Amino acid sequence: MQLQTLFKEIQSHDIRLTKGKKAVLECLYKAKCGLSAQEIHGELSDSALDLATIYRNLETLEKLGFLLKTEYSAKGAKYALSSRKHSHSIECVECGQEVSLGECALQELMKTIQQKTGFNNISHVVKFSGNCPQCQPTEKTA
Amino acid sequence: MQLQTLFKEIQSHDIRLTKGKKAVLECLYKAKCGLSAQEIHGELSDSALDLATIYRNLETLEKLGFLLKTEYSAKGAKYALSSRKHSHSIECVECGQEVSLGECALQELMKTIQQKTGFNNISHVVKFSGNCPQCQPTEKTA
DNA sequence: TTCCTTCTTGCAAATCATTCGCAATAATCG
DNA sequence: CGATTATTGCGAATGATTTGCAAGAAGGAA
Repeated sequence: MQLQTLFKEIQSHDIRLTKGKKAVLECLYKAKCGLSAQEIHGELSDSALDLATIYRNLETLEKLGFLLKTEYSAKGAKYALSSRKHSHSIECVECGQEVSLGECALQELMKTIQQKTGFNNISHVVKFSGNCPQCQPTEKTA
Repeated sequence: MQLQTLFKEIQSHDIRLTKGKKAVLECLYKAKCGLSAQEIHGELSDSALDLATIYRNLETLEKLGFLLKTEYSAKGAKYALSSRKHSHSIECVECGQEVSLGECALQELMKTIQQKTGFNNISHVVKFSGNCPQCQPTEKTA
């Protein structure tokens, strides 16, 4: 989906299409993966959007369904455009490197949960972590 | 697994089996679901274990593999005994009620990730949320 | 058991992400 | 263009989690 299309859809709701929302959406649009509020703030160093404003916009856009909170990391919650396939990542507990896991593999599970619980508008936030190939502890054979 | 067995296993590592670790483990042993540091602190009101100590013990026990961080909630990260099947829950974004989803359905996915990425000792933290049956917004048919 | 060494604890202060209050600003609509 | 009301920036407040440090308790040695 094009950025302009997103902008138009937003205006059809009763909220204003502000510089702040445009900046946040544009930033996530360009991003290859989920971004945290801090990371977005960093990307936007030029437009100098206040961090609190970014948080507020993320919340608004998430409630309207334009964004998805995809995972927690050391740097906080990450968001991604919901109009796009998202992915999760796995982080090494030793060296901190993050590896993307490709397209989210939880869609089936989400449907099952919806059917079983009766909840709707279900979203999921997932965080995987472990030892990456370079940081695996030598087996202590007791 | 029995609590005493857990205690013995801990002593086989090079850490001390203290009142604090016993209390945290016992608390999680009795619990039916994951508990946050705050919740454990509440349960232990009698033994008056300091919150900082609980956090430190949770971290230690997690690193040793006795505990699993299972999910984030409004009250913070939740932990459960790793020697036991754990579950995740879904929380209503409106009323806040939490519903358990039963035994964790991510085991297969974990194996796949391990094979694909080469990471090991993988753990996952999952949070589902949505609108519970009582809090579903009426469809605004445009 | 007693002593020693080292891991743990309690307490208070420090972090960090995120949220809030409020006055100044800017979208949108007529 | 001018009024109305959502939005922003800024600073302060929260709340979970962490950290520094001195006092206290495990576990081993004597």
